[in-house]
Amino acid sequence: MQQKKDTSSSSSFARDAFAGQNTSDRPPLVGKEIQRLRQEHQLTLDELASKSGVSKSILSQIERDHSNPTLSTIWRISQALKQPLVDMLSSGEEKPRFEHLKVNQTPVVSSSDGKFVLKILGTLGTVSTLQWYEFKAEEGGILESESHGSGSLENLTLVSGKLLVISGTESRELISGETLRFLTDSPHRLESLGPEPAHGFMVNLLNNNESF
Amino acid sequence: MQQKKDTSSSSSFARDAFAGQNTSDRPPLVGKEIQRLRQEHQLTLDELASKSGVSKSILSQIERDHSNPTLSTIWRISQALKQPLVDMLSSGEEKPRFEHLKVNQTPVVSSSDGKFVLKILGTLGTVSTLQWYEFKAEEGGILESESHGSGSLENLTLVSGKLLVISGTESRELISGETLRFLTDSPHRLESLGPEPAHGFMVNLLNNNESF
DNA sequence: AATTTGTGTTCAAAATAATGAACATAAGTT
DNA sequence: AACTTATGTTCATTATTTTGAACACAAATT
Repeated sequence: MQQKKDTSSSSSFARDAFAGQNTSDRPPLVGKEIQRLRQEHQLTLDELASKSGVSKSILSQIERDHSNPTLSTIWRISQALKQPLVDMLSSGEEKPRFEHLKVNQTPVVSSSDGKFVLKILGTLGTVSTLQWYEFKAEEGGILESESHGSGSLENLTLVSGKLLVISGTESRELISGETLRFLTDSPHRLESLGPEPAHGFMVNLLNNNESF
Repeated sequence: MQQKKDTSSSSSFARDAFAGQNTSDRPPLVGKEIQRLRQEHQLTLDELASKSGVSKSILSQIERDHSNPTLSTIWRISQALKQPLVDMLSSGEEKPRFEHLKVNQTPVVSSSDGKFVLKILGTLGTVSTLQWYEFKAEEGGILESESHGSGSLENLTLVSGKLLVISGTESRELISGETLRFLTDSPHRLESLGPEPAHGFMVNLLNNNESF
């Protein structure tokens, strides 16, 4: 036992447990976020404790970042607060810098027969984190893309026409006016179905640290 | 003391620790994902242990879901594997692959006279950093906005029609097919000019917190 | 085949996260 | 003011994670 328990006050997890670590990169401090969510839900520590099954004492410590919660503990809290676990953590994580991103993950756009036309309207971030397009595709036009990296999102809005979207093993059919948001961490494919040309708008978020 | 420690073999976290819980909703089992990533990086347990600072024995147990890792432990592993912590966790979580918004589910905002209609297609960011829209405005339709905060950007693409954009003291006229990007750190206004209705897309980067 | 080397698993000990009860403090009531 | 109530913090104890060393096993080498 090389570390005596600090009995007079809290054990100061934030100071002690991570003291020897890279100061710039620490585990996300979820305390404030959890507290914010709890108060937003108008719950007391007691109430959250009974809802989540996590003892109120440890809740108190976690909120003050005096404890290093277990995965199951964070999970149970996130469940009680109806908050995706991932969101709770990412708020503590460094916010997405729109600047840094791996280069080699630039989406490969293959408009094979020219039936599918993609107009790049803009990009954001120096290495491109975000891109948006307008597309037009006559019947049978197909756009195939490689994975954009884990966590990448594609947001499609169809203004007119009919569009078949296949991502991984799943597929959806979009009709005029509908919006589809889907993960693009695997190869995916758009195909214009209807007799009238498909026309729409697409916003792509490429993989960075942003969670969803 | 309601649970005796199993000294002869592993403590079988997956069986014991969650046995009493809702079976349909469990904390994400990160084991397989971590193992996959480690092997993808061609690392042995020893190597990952030294890279991450997490002991190899606990790595072994975590990979087999025999332990309920601590936040700091998962964090250190994710750092060593250069994987956003969030991705590692969400892989275990089932996240909907598609989010399909039917026509009537797309939030719509319109000006008081109903001549300018804005369809909110999506938003991104915890505090709402990014939003994109489709808009349609008949002749004379006007959309007035307050400042979005210093450094905020608006990106307009006009598919059809004619649009007058006024931001601060400057103004521009957009015609079909053109794109305009401008700062929205002051009140601004869009006005549909042409006889034919203006139709286009808009991507807004809002500046909530820090500098940009 | 015997030895070494590499890799993952298990063991006993140590560190620490989680619990429930007791405590502190502030806000309302009588 | 004294008493209750509501809420969060601390304490002592228990349950678990984490660690480093020992172990098991397979693959490669001699």
